[in-house]
Amino acid sequence: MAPSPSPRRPAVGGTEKARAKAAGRRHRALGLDAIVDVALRLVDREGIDAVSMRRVAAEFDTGPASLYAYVANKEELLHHVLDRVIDEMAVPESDDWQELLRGYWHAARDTYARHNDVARLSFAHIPGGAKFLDLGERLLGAMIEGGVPVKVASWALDIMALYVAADVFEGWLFRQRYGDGLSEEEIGAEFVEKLTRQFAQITPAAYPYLTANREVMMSGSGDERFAFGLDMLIAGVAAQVPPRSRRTR
Amino acid sequence: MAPSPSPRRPAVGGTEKARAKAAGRRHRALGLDAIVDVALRLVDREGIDAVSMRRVAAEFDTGPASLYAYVANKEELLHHVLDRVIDEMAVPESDDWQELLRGYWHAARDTYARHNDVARLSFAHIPGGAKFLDLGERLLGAMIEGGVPVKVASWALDIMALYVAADVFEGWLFRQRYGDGLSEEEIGAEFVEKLTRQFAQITPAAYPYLTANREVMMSGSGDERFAFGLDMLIAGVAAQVPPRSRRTR
DNA sequence: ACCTGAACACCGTTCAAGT
DNA sequence: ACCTGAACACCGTTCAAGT
Repeated sequence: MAPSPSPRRPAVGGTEKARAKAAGRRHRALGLDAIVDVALRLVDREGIDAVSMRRVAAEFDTGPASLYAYVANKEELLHHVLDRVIDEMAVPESDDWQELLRGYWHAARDTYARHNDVARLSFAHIPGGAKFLDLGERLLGAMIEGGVPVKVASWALDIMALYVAADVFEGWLFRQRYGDGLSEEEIGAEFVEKLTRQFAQITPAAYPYLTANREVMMSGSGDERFAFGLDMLIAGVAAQVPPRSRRTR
Repeated sequence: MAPSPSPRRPAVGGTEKARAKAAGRRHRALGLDAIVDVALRLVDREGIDAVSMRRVAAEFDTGPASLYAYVANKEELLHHVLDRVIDEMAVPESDDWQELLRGYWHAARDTYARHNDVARLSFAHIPGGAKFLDLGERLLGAMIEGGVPVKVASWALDIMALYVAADVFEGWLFRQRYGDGLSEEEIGAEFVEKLTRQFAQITPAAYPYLTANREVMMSGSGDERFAFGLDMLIAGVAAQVPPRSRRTR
Protein backbone atom coordinates (compact mmCIF):
# COMPACT_ATOMS: atom_id res chain seq x y z
CA MET A 1 0.00 0.00 0.00
CA ALA A 2 2.72 2.48 0.94
CA PRO A 3 4.71 3.54 -2.10
CA SER A 4 7.93 3.94 -0.15
CA PRO A 5 8.88 1.32 2.43
CA SER A 6 11.54 3.56 3.91
CA PRO A 7 12.98 2.41 7.22
CA ARG A 8 12.24 4.40 10.35
CA ARG A 9 14.87 7.06 10.87
CA PRO A 10 15.33 9.08 14.05
CA ALA A 11 13.74 12.52 13.87
CA VAL A 12 16.22 15.30 13.50
CA GLY A 13 14.02 18.04 14.94
CA GLY A 14 11.90 20.64 13.12
CA THR A 15 8.13 20.81 12.68
CA GLU A 16 5.71 17.86 12.64
CA LYS A 17 5.33 18.20 8.87
CA ALA A 18 9.05 18.25 8.38
CA ARG A 19 9.46 15.17 10.49
CA ALA A 20 6.80 13.27 8.60
CA LYS A 21 8.41 14.27 5.36
CA ALA A 22 11.80 13.17 6.61
CA ALA A 23 10.40 9.83 7.73
CA GLY A 24 9.11 9.21 4.21
CA ARG A 25 5.43 10.20 4.74
CA ARG A 26 3.90 7.61 7.07
CA HIS A 27 1.16 5.37 5.83
CA ARG A 28 -1.60 7.59 7.10
CA ALA A 29 -1.82 10.60 9.38
CA LEU A 30 -3.38 9.85 12.75
CA GLY A 31 -6.79 11.31 13.48
CA LEU A 32 -10.23 10.16 14.60
CA ASP A 33 -11.68 9.83 11.10
CA ALA A 34 -8.70 7.91 9.81
CA ILE A 35 -8.76 5.59 12.83
CA VAL A 36 -12.46 4.88 12.37
CA ASP A 37 -11.80 4.29 8.64
CA VAL A 38 -9.27 1.59 9.43
CA ALA A 39 -11.47 -0.02 12.09
CA LEU A 40 -14.47 -0.11 9.76
CA ARG A 41 -12.37 -1.70 7.04
CA LEU A 42 -11.30 -4.40 9.51
CA VAL A 43 -14.92 -5.00 10.50
CA ASP A 44 -15.92 -5.28 6.86
CA ARG A 45 -13.16 -7.75 6.11
CA GLU A 46 -13.13 -9.95 9.23
CA GLY A 47 -15.79 -8.85 11.68
CA ILE A 48 -15.74 -6.96 14.96
CA ASP A 49 -13.48 -9.35 16.82
CA ALA A 50 -10.74 -8.74 14.26
CA VAL A 51 -10.50 -5.15 15.43
CA SER A 52 -7.75 -4.69 17.96
CA MET A 53 -6.07 -1.51 19.05
CA ARG A 54 -2.80 -3.06 17.96
CA ARG A 55 -3.95 -3.92 14.45
CA VAL A 56 -5.54 -0.52 13.92
CA ALA A 57 -2.42 1.24 15.21
CA ALA A 58 -0.16 -0.87 13.02
CA GLU A 59 -1.86 0.65 9.98
CA PHE A 60 -0.34 3.95 11.12
CA ASP A 61 3.06 2.41 11.82
CA THR A 62 2.74 2.99 15.54
CA GLY A 63 1.72 1.24 18.75
CA PRO A 64 -1.74 0.97 20.35
CA ALA A 65 -1.04 3.74 22.87
CA SER A 66 -1.20 6.32 20.09
CA LEU A 67 -4.92 5.73 19.58
CA TYR A 68 -5.80 6.81 23.11
CA ALA A 69 -5.37 10.46 22.15
CA TYR A 70 -8.52 10.10 19.99
CA VAL A 71 -10.70 7.50 21.69
CA ALA A 72 -11.12 6.74 25.37
CA ASN A 73 -11.09 2.98 24.79
CA LYS A 74 -11.89 0.26 22.30
CA GLU A 75 -15.62 0.38 23.02
CA GLU A 76 -15.76 4.04 22.07
CA LEU A 77 -13.88 3.34 18.84
CA LEU A 78 -16.36 0.63 17.89
CA HIS A 79 -19.28 2.93 18.59
CA HIS A 80 -17.80 5.43 16.17
CA VAL A 81 -17.71 2.61 13.64
CA LEU A 82 -21.40 1.90 14.26
CA ASP A 83 -22.27 5.56 13.85
CA ARG A 84 -20.56 5.47 10.46
CA VAL A 85 -22.73 2.56 9.40
CA ILE A 86 -25.88 4.29 10.63
CA ASP A 87 -24.97 7.23 8.42
CA GLU A 88 -25.59 4.94 5.46
CA MET A 89 -29.23 4.45 6.39
CA ALA A 90 -32.15 6.42 5.01
CA VAL A 91 -35.92 6.53 5.28
CA PRO A 92 -37.71 5.98 1.96
CA GLU A 93 -40.46 8.25 0.71
CA SER A 94 -43.99 6.96 1.19
CA ASP A 95 -47.44 8.27 2.11
CA ASP A 96 -48.25 5.00 3.88
CA TRP A 97 -46.53 4.66 7.24
CA GLN A 98 -46.64 0.86 7.03
CA GLU A 99 -44.92 0.89 3.67
CA LEU A 100 -42.41 3.39 4.99
CA LEU A 101 -41.60 1.23 8.01
CA ARG A 102 -41.28 -1.89 5.91
CA GLY A 103 -38.97 -0.18 3.47
CA TYR A 104 -36.84 1.39 6.15
CA TRP A 105 -36.26 -1.70 8.25
CA HIS A 106 -35.49 -3.88 5.26
CA ALA A 107 -32.96 -1.31 4.11
CA ALA A 108 -31.51 -0.98 7.60
CA ARG A 109 -31.14 -4.75 7.76
CA ASP A 110 -29.34 -4.77 4.40
CA THR A 111 -27.02 -2.00 5.56
CA TYR A 112 -26.08 -3.87 8.72
CA ALA A 113 -25.61 -7.07 6.72
CA ARG A 114 -23.07 -5.34 4.47
CA HIS A 115 -20.85 -4.85 7.53
CA ASN A 116 -20.65 -8.33 9.01
CA ASP A 117 -21.57 -8.40 12.70
CA VAL A 118 -21.59 -4.64 13.20
CA ALA A 119 -25.25 -4.87 14.28
CA ARG A 120 -24.05 -6.42 17.54
CA LEU A 121 -22.72 -3.02 18.53
CA SER A 122 -26.19 -1.50 18.43
CA PHE A 123 -27.40 -3.35 21.52
CA ALA A 124 -27.89 -0.88 24.35
CA HIS A 125 -26.28 1.87 22.33
CA ILE A 126 -27.68 5.34 21.80
CA PRO A 127 -26.05 6.52 18.56
CA GLY A 128 -24.19 9.79 18.82
CA GLY A 129 -24.66 11.12 15.32
CA ALA A 130 -27.35 13.49 14.07
CA LYS A 131 -28.43 10.86 11.56
CA PHE A 132 -30.02 8.84 14.32
CA LEU A 133 -32.25 11.77 15.23
CA ASP A 134 -33.15 12.40 11.59
CA LEU A 135 -34.24 8.80 11.18
CA GLY A 136 -36.22 8.80 14.43
CA GLU A 137 -37.97 12.03 13.56
CA ARG A 138 -39.05 10.76 10.15
CA LEU A 139 -40.24 7.36 11.38
CA LEU A 140 -42.03 8.70 14.44
CA GLY A 141 -43.61 11.52 12.43
CA ALA A 142 -44.96 9.18 9.79
CA MET A 143 -46.48 6.88 12.40
CA ILE A 144 -48.08 9.68 14.41
CA GLU A 145 -49.53 11.24 11.26
CA GLY A 146 -50.88 7.79 10.41
CA GLY A 147 -52.81 7.77 13.65
CA VAL A 148 -50.53 5.54 15.72
CA PRO A 149 -50.59 6.57 19.41
CA VAL A 150 -47.27 8.09 20.47
CA LYS A 151 -46.49 5.46 23.08
CA VAL A 152 -47.22 2.63 20.68
CA ALA A 153 -45.16 4.26 17.94
CA SER A 154 -42.07 4.94 20.01
CA TRP A 155 -42.08 1.65 21.87
CA ALA A 156 -42.64 -0.23 18.62
CA LEU A 157 -39.71 1.54 16.96
CA ASP A 158 -37.47 0.43 19.82
CA ILE A 159 -38.65 -3.15 19.45
CA MET A 160 -38.20 -3.14 15.68
CA ALA A 161 -34.67 -1.80 16.02
CA LEU A 162 -33.91 -4.58 18.49
CA TYR A 163 -35.45 -7.18 16.20
CA VAL A 164 -33.50 -6.07 13.15
CA ALA A 165 -30.19 -5.97 15.02
CA ALA A 166 -30.76 -9.36 16.61
CA ASP A 167 -31.81 -10.87 13.27
CA VAL A 168 -28.73 -9.66 11.42
CA PHE A 169 -26.36 -10.60 14.21
CA GLU A 170 -27.84 -14.08 14.50
CA GLY A 171 -27.70 -14.55 10.74
CA TRP A 172 -24.04 -13.60 10.70
CA LEU A 173 -23.27 -15.99 13.57
CA PHE A 174 -25.06 -18.81 11.79
CA ARG A 175 -23.05 -18.21 8.67
CA GLN A 176 -19.83 -18.21 10.71
CA ARG A 177 -20.66 -21.51 12.36
CA TYR A 178 -22.31 -23.51 9.62
CA GLY A 179 -20.22 -23.06 6.52
CA ASP A 180 -18.41 -19.92 5.60
CA GLY A 181 -18.01 -19.52 1.88
CA LEU A 182 -21.08 -21.63 1.20
CA SER A 183 -24.22 -20.50 -0.60
CA GLU A 184 -27.53 -19.86 1.16
CA GLU A 185 -28.81 -23.27 0.12
CA GLU A 186 -25.71 -25.13 1.27
CA ILE A 187 -25.82 -23.45 4.67
CA GLY A 188 -29.48 -24.30 4.97
CA ALA A 189 -28.74 -27.92 4.09
CA GLU A 190 -25.92 -28.19 6.61
CA PHE A 191 -28.07 -26.59 9.27
CA VAL A 192 -30.96 -28.94 8.58
CA GLU A 193 -28.56 -31.84 8.74
CA LYS A 194 -27.36 -30.87 12.20
CA LEU A 195 -30.87 -30.44 13.49
CA THR A 196 -31.93 -33.70 11.88
CA ARG A 197 -29.09 -35.51 13.62
CA GLN A 198 -30.46 -34.17 16.87
CA PHE A 199 -33.97 -35.19 15.92
CA ALA A 200 -32.81 -38.68 15.03
CA GLN A 201 -32.09 -39.41 18.68
CA ILE A 202 -35.75 -38.90 19.49
CA THR A 203 -38.69 -41.28 19.42
CA PRO A 204 -41.52 -39.82 17.34
CA ALA A 205 -43.93 -41.01 20.03
CA ALA A 206 -42.43 -38.65 22.60
CA TYR A 207 -42.30 -35.67 20.24
CA PRO A 208 -45.30 -35.98 17.91
CA TYR A 209 -45.62 -32.32 17.01
CA LEU A 210 -41.93 -31.72 16.38
CA THR A 211 -41.45 -34.86 14.28
CA ALA A 212 -44.63 -34.41 12.28
CA ASN A 213 -43.84 -30.83 11.31
CA ARG A 214 -40.10 -30.93 10.85
CA GLU A 215 -40.12 -29.84 7.22
CA VAL A 216 -42.46 -26.89 7.68
CA MET A 217 -40.51 -25.73 10.74
CA MET A 218 -37.27 -25.65 8.82
CA SER A 219 -38.72 -24.05 5.71
CA GLY A 220 -38.04 -20.53 4.58
CA SER A 221 -34.95 -18.45 3.95
CA GLY A 222 -33.58 -15.95 6.42
CA ASP A 223 -35.11 -13.16 4.34
CA GLU A 224 -38.55 -14.74 4.36
CA ARG A 225 -38.48 -15.33 8.09
CA PHE A 226 -37.35 -11.78 8.77
CA ALA A 227 -40.09 -10.34 6.58
CA PHE A 228 -42.63 -12.51 8.35
CA GLY A 229 -41.61 -11.20 11.77
CA LEU A 230 -41.46 -7.60 10.63
CA ASP A 231 -44.90 -7.79 9.05
CA MET A 232 -46.25 -9.29 12.27
CA LEU A 233 -44.88 -6.35 14.25
CA ILE A 234 -46.22 -3.79 11.77
CA ALA A 235 -49.63 -5.48 11.85
CA GLY A 236 -49.47 -5.41 15.64
CA VAL A 237 -48.96 -1.66 15.53
CA ALA A 238 -51.69 -1.17 12.95
CA ALA A 239 -54.11 -3.06 15.19
CA GLN A 240 -53.58 -0.35 17.81
CA VAL A 241 -54.55 2.55 15.57
CA PRO A 242 -57.90 3.93 16.85
CA PRO A 243 -60.74 3.11 14.39
CA ARG A 244 -61.69 6.59 13.20
CA SER A 245 -58.39 8.44 13.13
CA ARG A 246 -58.57 9.65 9.53
CA ARG A 247 -57.64 13.32 9.73
CA THR A 248 -60.00 13.94 12.67
CA ARG A 249 -59.07 17.40 14.05
CA MET B 1 -12.42 -22.17 50.15
CA ALA B 2 -9.89 -25.00 50.35
CA PRO B 3 -9.58 -26.28 53.89
CA SER B 4 -5.95 -27.24 53.49
CA PRO B 5 -3.63 -24.92 51.58
CA SER B 6 -0.96 -27.58 51.31
CA PRO B 7 1.88 -26.71 48.95
CA ARG B 8 2.23 -28.67 45.75
CA ARG B 9 4.50 -31.67 46.34
CA PRO B 10 5.99 -33.83 43.58
CA ALA B 11 4.03 -37.05 43.02
CA VAL B 12 5.81 -40.10 44.37
CA GLY B 13 4.04 -42.65 42.18
CA GLY B 14 1.02 -44.86 42.96
CA THR B 15 -2.59 -44.57 41.74
CA GLU B 16 -4.43 -41.36 40.84
CA LYS B 17 -6.41 -41.56 44.06
CA ALA B 18 -3.31 -42.03 46.14
CA ARG B 19 -1.66 -39.08 44.46
CA ALA B 20 -4.63 -36.82 45.07
CA LYS B 21 -4.69 -37.90 48.70
CA ALA B 22 -0.97 -37.26 49.03
CA ALA B 23 -1.38 -33.81 47.51
CA GLY B 24 -4.00 -32.94 50.12
CA ARG B 25 -7.19 -33.61 48.11
CA ARG B 26 -7.36 -31.01 45.39
CA HIS B 27 -10.08 -28.40 45.37
CA ARG B 28 -12.36 -30.30 43.04
CA ALA B 29 -12.05 -33.32 40.78
CA LEU B 30 -11.89 -32.47 37.10
CA GLY B 31 -14.86 -33.46 34.97
CA LEU B 32 -17.31 -31.85 32.53
CA ASP B 33 -20.04 -31.21 35.10
CA ALA B 34 -17.64 -29.68 37.60
CA ILE B 35 -16.10 -27.50 34.90
CA VAL B 36 -19.50 -26.24 33.79
CA ASP B 37 -20.40 -25.62 37.45
CA VAL B 38 -17.43 -23.36 37.89
CA ALA B 39 -18.04 -21.53 34.60
CA LEU B 40 -21.71 -20.94 35.45
CA ARG B 41 -20.75 -19.56 38.85
CA LEU B 42 -18.37 -17.13 37.15
CA VAL B 43 -21.11 -16.07 34.74
CA ASP B 44 -23.51 -15.52 37.64
CA ARG B 45 -21.01 -13.45 39.54
CA GLU B 46 -19.37 -11.37 36.81
CA GLY B 47 -20.86 -12.17 33.42
CA ILE B 48 -19.69 -14.15 30.41
CA ASP B 49 -16.56 -12.17 29.74
CA ALA B 50 -15.27 -13.07 33.20
CA VAL B 51 -15.06 -16.71 32.12
CA SER B 52 -11.57 -17.61 30.97
CA MET B 53 -10.07 -21.03 30.60
CA ARG B 54 -7.38 -19.94 33.01
CA ARG B 55 -9.76 -18.80 35.74
CA VAL B 56 -11.88 -21.93 35.44
CA ALA B 57 -8.81 -24.15 35.52
CA ALA B 58 -7.41 -22.31 38.53
CA GLU B 59 -10.42 -23.48 40.53
CA PHE B 60 -9.04 -26.99 40.02
CA ASP B 61 -5.48 -25.96 40.85
CA THR B 62 -4.30 -26.62 37.33
CA GLY B 63 -3.60 -24.85 34.06
CA PRO B 64 -5.98 -24.16 31.16
CA ALA B 65 -4.70 -27.08 29.09
CA SER B 66 -6.39 -29.52 31.46
CA LEU B 67 -9.84 -28.40 30.37
CA TYR B 68 -9.32 -29.45 26.78
CA ALA B 69 -9.86 -33.08 27.71
CA TYR B 70 -13.51 -32.21 28.36
CA VAL B 71 -14.38 -29.39 25.99
CA ALA B 72 -13.09 -28.67 22.50
CA ASN B 73 -12.78 -24.95 23.16
CA LYS B 74 -14.17 -22.06 25.18
CA GLU B 75 -17.22 -21.69 22.94
CA GLU B 76 -18.27 -25.26 23.63
CA LEU B 77 -17.85 -24.73 27.37
CA LEU B 78 -20.09 -21.67 27.27
CA HIS B 79 -22.72 -23.57 25.33
CA HIS B 80 -22.78 -26.18 28.07
CA VAL B 81 -23.37 -23.32 30.49
CA LEU B 82 -26.30 -22.11 28.40
CA ASP B 83 -27.79 -25.61 28.29
CA ARG B 84 -27.66 -25.65 32.10
CA VAL B 85 -29.65 -22.44 32.22
CA ILE B 86 -32.18 -23.74 29.72
CA ASP B 87 -32.72 -26.71 32.01
CA GLU B 88 -34.22 -24.26 34.52
CA MET B 89 -37.01 -23.29 32.13
CA ALA B 90 -40.48 -24.79 32.11
CA VAL B 91 -43.77 -24.39 30.25
CA PRO B 92 -46.71 -23.49 32.53
CA GLU B 93 -50.02 -25.33 32.42
CA SER B 94 -52.79 -23.57 30.54
CA ASP B 95 -55.67 -24.39 28.21
CA ASP B 96 -55.17 -21.11 26.38
CA TRP B 97 -52.16 -21.09 24.07
CA GLN B 98 -51.83 -17.33 24.32
CA GLU B 99 -51.72 -17.48 28.11
CA LEU B 100 -49.26 -20.34 27.88
CA LEU B 101 -46.95 -18.43 25.56
CA ARG B 102 -47.12 -15.31 27.66
CA GLY B 103 -46.33 -17.25 30.82
CA TYR B 104 -43.50 -19.20 29.25
CA TRP B 105 -41.66 -16.29 27.67
CA HIS B 106 -41.93 -14.14 30.77
CA ALA B 107 -40.50 -17.01 32.82
CA ALA B 108 -37.76 -17.64 30.26
CA ARG B 109 -36.84 -13.97 30.40
CA ASP B 110 -36.65 -14.09 34.19
CA THR B 111 -34.47 -17.19 34.04
CA TYR B 112 -32.03 -15.58 31.63
CA ALA B 113 -32.00 -12.42 33.73
CA ARG B 114 -30.92 -14.39 36.79
CA HIS B 115 -27.71 -15.29 34.93
CA ASN B 116 -26.43 -11.92 33.81
CA ASP B 117 -25.69 -11.85 30.06
CA VAL B 118 -26.01 -15.58 29.48
CA ALA B 119 -28.79 -14.88 26.96
CA ARG B 120 -26.15 -13.61 24.56
CA LEU B 121 -25.00 -17.19 24.10
CA SER B 122 -28.37 -18.19 22.70
CA PHE B 123 -27.88 -16.31 19.45
CA ALA B 124 -27.48 -18.78 16.59
CA HIS B 125 -27.27 -21.65 19.03
CA ILE B 126 -29.23 -24.88 18.83
CA PRO B 127 -29.32 -26.17 22.40
CA GLY B 128 -27.99 -29.68 22.85
CA GLY B 129 -30.07 -30.83 25.78
CA ALA B 130 -33.35 -32.75 25.71
CA LYS B 131 -35.01 -29.92 27.61
CA PHE B 132 -34.98 -27.79 24.50
CA LEU B 133 -36.99 -30.40 22.64
CA ASP B 134 -39.43 -30.78 25.54
CA LEU B 135 -40.06 -27.05 25.56
CA GLY B 136 -40.47 -26.89 21.79
CA GLU B 137 -42.86 -29.81 21.73
CA ARG B 138 -45.10 -28.28 24.41
CA LEU B 139 -45.17 -24.80 22.88
CA LEU B 140 -45.67 -25.99 19.33
CA GLY B 141 -48.32 -28.49 20.39
CA ALA B 142 -50.33 -25.89 22.28
CA MET B 143 -50.26 -23.50 19.36
CA ILE B 144 -51.22 -26.10 16.77
CA GLU B 145 -54.07 -27.34 18.95
CA GLY B 146 -55.16 -23.73 19.27
CA GLY B 147 -55.52 -23.52 15.51
CA VAL B 148 -52.29 -21.70 14.67
CA PRO B 149 -50.94 -22.81 11.27
CA VAL B 150 -47.72 -24.82 11.66
CA LYS B 151 -45.57 -22.41 9.72
CA VAL B 152 -46.84 -19.42 11.66
CA ALA B 153 -46.38 -21.24 14.96
CA SER B 154 -42.82 -22.42 14.38
CA TRP B 155 -41.59 -19.20 12.77
CA ALA B 156 -43.20 -17.16 15.55
CA LEU B 157 -41.52 -19.28 18.23
CA ASP B 158 -38.15 -18.57 16.63
CA ILE B 159 -38.86 -14.86 16.56
CA MET B 160 -40.06 -14.81 20.17
CA ALA B 161 -36.93 -16.64 21.31
CA LEU B 162 -34.83 -14.07 19.48
CA TYR B 163 -36.83 -11.21 20.97
CA VAL B 164 -36.51 -12.50 24.54
CA ALA B 165 -32.78 -13.13 24.24
CA ALA B 166 -32.14 -9.73 22.66
CA ASP B 167 -34.27 -7.97 25.29
CA VAL B 168 -32.46 -9.56 28.25
CA PHE B 169 -29.04 -9.04 26.73
CA GLU B 170 -29.75 -5.41 25.95
CA GLY B 171 -31.16 -4.85 29.44
CA TRP B 172 -28.01 -6.30 30.99
CA LEU B 173 -25.79 -4.13 28.81
CA PHE B 174 -27.73 -1.02 29.73
CA ARG B 175 -27.34 -1.78 33.40
CA GLN B 176 -23.61 -2.32 32.90
CA ARG B 177 -23.18 1.00 31.17
CA TYR B 178 -25.52 3.32 33.03
CA GLY B 179 -25.01 2.69 36.72
CA ASP B 180 -24.27 -0.67 38.20
CA GLY B 181 -25.54 -0.96 41.75
CA LEU B 182 -28.25 1.61 41.10
CA SER B 183 -31.99 1.00 41.36
CA GLU B 184 -34.30 0.77 38.35
CA GLU B 185 -35.40 4.36 38.88
CA GLU B 186 -31.88 5.72 39.21
CA ILE B 187 -30.78 3.96 36.04
CA GLY B 188 -33.81 5.30 34.24
CA ALA B 189 -33.00 8.80 35.45
CA GLU B 190 -29.38 8.60 34.37
CA PHE B 191 -30.42 7.24 31.00
CA VAL B 192 -32.99 9.98 30.46
CA GLU B 193 -30.36 12.52 31.43
CA LYS B 194 -27.95 11.27 28.79
CA LEU B 195 -30.60 11.29 26.10
CA THR B 196 -31.80 14.72 27.21
CA ARG B 197 -28.28 16.07 26.90
CA GLN B 198 -28.31 14.83 23.32
CA PHE B 199 -31.71 16.36 22.73
CA ALA B 200 -30.56 19.67 24.14
CA GLN B 201 -28.29 20.18 21.15
CA ILE B 202 -31.29 20.16 18.86
CA THR B 203 -33.62 22.90 17.76
CA PRO B 204 -37.25 21.94 18.40
CA ALA B 205 -38.10 23.34 15.00
CA ALA B 206 -35.99 20.73 13.24
CA TYR B 207 -37.31 17.82 15.31
CA PRO B 208 -40.92 18.63 16.17
CA TYR B 209 -42.09 15.07 16.75
CA LEU B 210 -39.14 13.98 18.87
CA THR B 211 -39.17 17.08 21.06
CA ALA B 212 -42.93 17.16 21.52
CA ASN B 213 -43.11 13.53 22.61
CA ARG B 214 -39.95 13.12 24.62
CA GLU B 215 -41.65 12.17 27.88
CA VAL B 216 -43.93 9.53 26.38
CA MET B 217 -41.07 8.03 24.37
CA MET B 218 -39.00 7.55 27.50
CA SER B 219 -41.83 6.27 29.64
CA GLY B 220 -42.20 2.72 30.84
CA SER B 221 -39.97 0.25 32.65
CA GLY B 222 -38.05 -2.50 30.93
CA ASP B 223 -40.66 -4.98 32.06
CA GLU B 224 -43.52 -2.94 30.64
CA ARG B 225 -41.83 -2.48 27.32
CA PHE B 226 -41.00 -6.16 27.06
CA ALA B 227 -44.59 -7.16 27.86
CA PHE B 228 -45.81 -4.70 25.24
CA GLY B 229 -43.66 -6.25 22.53
CA LEU B 230 -44.47 -9.80 23.51
CA ASP B 231 -48.20 -9.08 23.49
CA MET B 232 -47.85 -7.51 20.07
CA LEU B 233 -46.20 -10.67 18.75
CA ILE B 234 -48.79 -12.93 20.34
CA ALA B 235 -51.59 -10.80 18.90
CA GLY B 236 -49.85 -11.00 15.54
CA VAL B 237 -49.95 -14.78 15.72
CA ALA B 238 -53.57 -14.81 16.90
CA ALA B 239 -54.53 -12.68 13.91
CA GLN B 240 -53.33 -15.50 11.66
CA VAL B 241 -55.55 -18.19 13.18
CA PRO B 242 -58.19 -19.10 10.57
CA PRO B 243 -61.66 -17.83 11.61
CA ARG B 244 -63.49 -21.10 12.15
CA SER B 245 -60.81 -23.41 13.54
CA ARG B 246 -62.61 -24.50 16.66
CA ARG B 247 -62.10 -28.25 16.74
CA THR B 248 -62.94 -28.62 13.03
CA ARG B 249 -61.38 -32.03 12.22
C1' DA C 1 -1.52 18.52 22.97
C1' DC C 2 0.03 14.83 20.62
C1' DC C 3 2.86 10.77 20.35
C1' DT C 4 5.43 6.62 21.74
C1' DG C 5 8.23 2.29 23.66
C1' DA C 6 7.92 -0.51 27.15
C1' DA C 7 5.63 -2.78 30.57
C1' DC C 8 1.64 -4.85 33.13
C1' DA C 9 -1.64 -8.15 33.55
C1' DC C 10 -3.94 -10.78 31.15
C1' DC C 11 -5.94 -13.98 26.93
C1' DG C 12 -7.09 -19.15 23.94
C1' DT C 13 -4.89 -22.88 22.20
C1' DT C 14 -1.14 -26.21 21.11
C1' DC C 15 2.28 -29.47 22.10
C1' DA C 16 5.70 -32.50 23.97
C1' DA C 17 6.10 -35.05 27.88
C1' DG C 18 4.43 -37.46 31.48
C1' DT C 19 1.18 -41.07 34.07
C1' DA D 1 -7.21 -41.64 28.34
C1' DC D 2 -6.26 -38.14 31.25
C1' DC D 3 -3.26 -34.53 32.80
C1' DT D 4 0.23 -30.83 32.72
C1' DG D 5 4.17 -27.00 32.30
C1' DA D 6 5.73 -24.30 29.05
C1' DA D 7 5.43 -21.84 25.07
C1' DC D 8 3.24 -19.27 21.14
C1' DA D 9 0.93 -15.58 19.51
C1' DC D 10 -1.77 -12.57 20.79
C1' DC D 11 -4.86 -8.98 23.89
C1' DG D 12 -6.45 -3.62 26.28
C1' DT D 13 -4.68 -0.19 28.90
C1' DT D 14 -1.30 2.61 31.57
C1' DC D 15 2.64 5.33 32.21
C1' DA D 16 6.90 7.75 32.02
C1' DA D 17 9.25 10.10 28.74
C1' DG D 18 9.62 12.60 24.84
C1' DT D 19 8.32 16.59 21.27
